[in-house]
Amino acid sequence: MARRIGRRPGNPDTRATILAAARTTFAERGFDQASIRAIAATAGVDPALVHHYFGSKDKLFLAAMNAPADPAKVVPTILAGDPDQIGERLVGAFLSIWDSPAGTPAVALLRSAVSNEWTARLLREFLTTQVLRPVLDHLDVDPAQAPLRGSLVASQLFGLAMARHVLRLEPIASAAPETLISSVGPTMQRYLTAPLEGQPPHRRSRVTPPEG
Amino acid sequence: MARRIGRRPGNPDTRATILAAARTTFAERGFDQASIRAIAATAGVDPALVHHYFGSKDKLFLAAMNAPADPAKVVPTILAGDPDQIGERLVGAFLSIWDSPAGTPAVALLRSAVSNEWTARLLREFLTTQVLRPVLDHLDVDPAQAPLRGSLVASQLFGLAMARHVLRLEPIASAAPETLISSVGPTMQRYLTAPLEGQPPHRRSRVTPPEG
DNA sequence: CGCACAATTCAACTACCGTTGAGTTAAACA
DNA sequence: TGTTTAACTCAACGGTAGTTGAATTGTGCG
Repeated sequence: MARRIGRRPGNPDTRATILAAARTTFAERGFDQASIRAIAATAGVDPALVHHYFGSKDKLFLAAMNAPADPAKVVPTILAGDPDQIGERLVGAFLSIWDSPAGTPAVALLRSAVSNEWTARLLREFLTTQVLRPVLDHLDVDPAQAPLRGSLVASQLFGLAMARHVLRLEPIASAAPETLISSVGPTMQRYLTAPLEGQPPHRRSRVTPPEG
Repeated sequence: MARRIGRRPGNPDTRATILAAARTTFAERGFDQASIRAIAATAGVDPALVHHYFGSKDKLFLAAMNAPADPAKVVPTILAGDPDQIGERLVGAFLSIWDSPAGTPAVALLRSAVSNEWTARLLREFLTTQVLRPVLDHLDVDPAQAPLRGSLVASQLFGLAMARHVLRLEPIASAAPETLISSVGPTMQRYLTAPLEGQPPHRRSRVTPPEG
C-alpha cells in the first residue's frame, strides 16, 4: 500500500496550469463550448493529459469550480451590522467576488448554467443553500414568503452579473461598485424585508398581451 | 427575366414548418446547441433543404427571430396612463410577451445571447433602441442618468426572464403574473424615476473582498 | 408530350468533439 | 544499474457539426 518508489509528481505545475486554462476557457465560452482540446492547447499540453489528470470533462469542470469565494466566510460579514443595510452589503460582497480570483470560475459557472442543465443545478443549489437560506434565516423572514423573496434577490443579482460580466451592457459593465451598490442595494433590501403583498398591483393596470 | 414556367412553389408549408421547428429548437437549446440537423429532423426534412431555403445557420436564426412582439405596438401602451405605474405596466407587458406566440423566439434569443457574442449584440441593440430609449425619452429622464437607469431596468428584466423561463427557479417560474408585477414593478419604477444618487451608499459599508 | 425549374433528397467533405489505450520518457528508489 | 511508477505523447475510435454539389422528383406550362 504505502509504496513510495517510482517517479515523483515530477512537475506539479502542469496540473495547476491545466486548471487555470480550464477556468479561463470555461469562463470565456461556457461548459459546452469549451473543448478539452482548446483547454489543453491553452495549457500547452496534450488533450490526453487532461484526461489523465481529471478523468472526464465533468470532473475537470468540478475541479475548476473548486475554491470559489467560500460563502461561509462572506455571508457572516454581510449579516453583521445594521439590518437596514444588508441589501447594500449583499450587493457589495457580490460585486467584489467578481474582482477576486474567484471571479473567473464564477463567470464560468454563470455562463455554463444557462445552456447546461447539469451546471444550472450546481449553481441553483449553491445559491439557495449557501447564500440565500442563511440570509433569510438571519432576517427571520416569514417562511411562507422566504422562497419568493429569495428568488427575487437571485433574479436581480443574476441579471446584474449577466449584464456586467457576460453581456457587458454599458454603463453597468464599467460602473464603479459604489454606483451599483447605491442603485441596487435598496432593491435587495426591499425584496428581503419590505412587505411584498402590502401594495397589490394597481387594479387592471396590466397591458393587454399581443393577440395569440 | 420574367420567365414563369417550371414547378410552382409547390409546398409553401415546408418553409413555415422549418421556421417553426427552428424557433422551438433554438428556444430549447440556444443558438450553438441547436443543430441544423436536429431542426431538420423536427421538421421532417433533409438538412440540406434548410440550407436551400435559408442559406446558412445564421440566416436561419435571423429569419426565426423575425416577428417577435413588435415593440412599436407594446411600448405606447406602457407609456399611456399614470406615470407612477409605468414600472408595473412595464413588468406586466414584459411577462405577457412570454405567454404570447412571440415567447418562443424570445426565449431563443435570450438563451443564445449568453453563449454567442453575435446574438448578444442582436439582443442588446434591440433592447436599447426599441424598448429602453423610448421609455426613457417619454419620462424626460436626465440624459446623463438615462443609460444607467436603462441598464438597471434591463438587468432586472433580464434576470427575471432568466429565472422564470431558462433557469426555472422556483417560485418565480410558477408565480402568477400579478405576484411578480407587484414585487418587481416598484423596482422598475425606482430605477426609472427615483433619485439614484440621492442616497449614497452608507459610508464604508462594503464588505472586504476575498484577498487576491 | 416534354421542357423548365423549384422542391427535395443523397452522399460526401472537412472539421471538431470527448475519450481511449498503447507507447515513450524520466525521475526516484533498491 | 535496474526496476518502479508517474508524467506525458501519439494515433486512433466513433460521433456530430455545417456545408456542398450532384442527383432525383414532381408540377405547371408551351
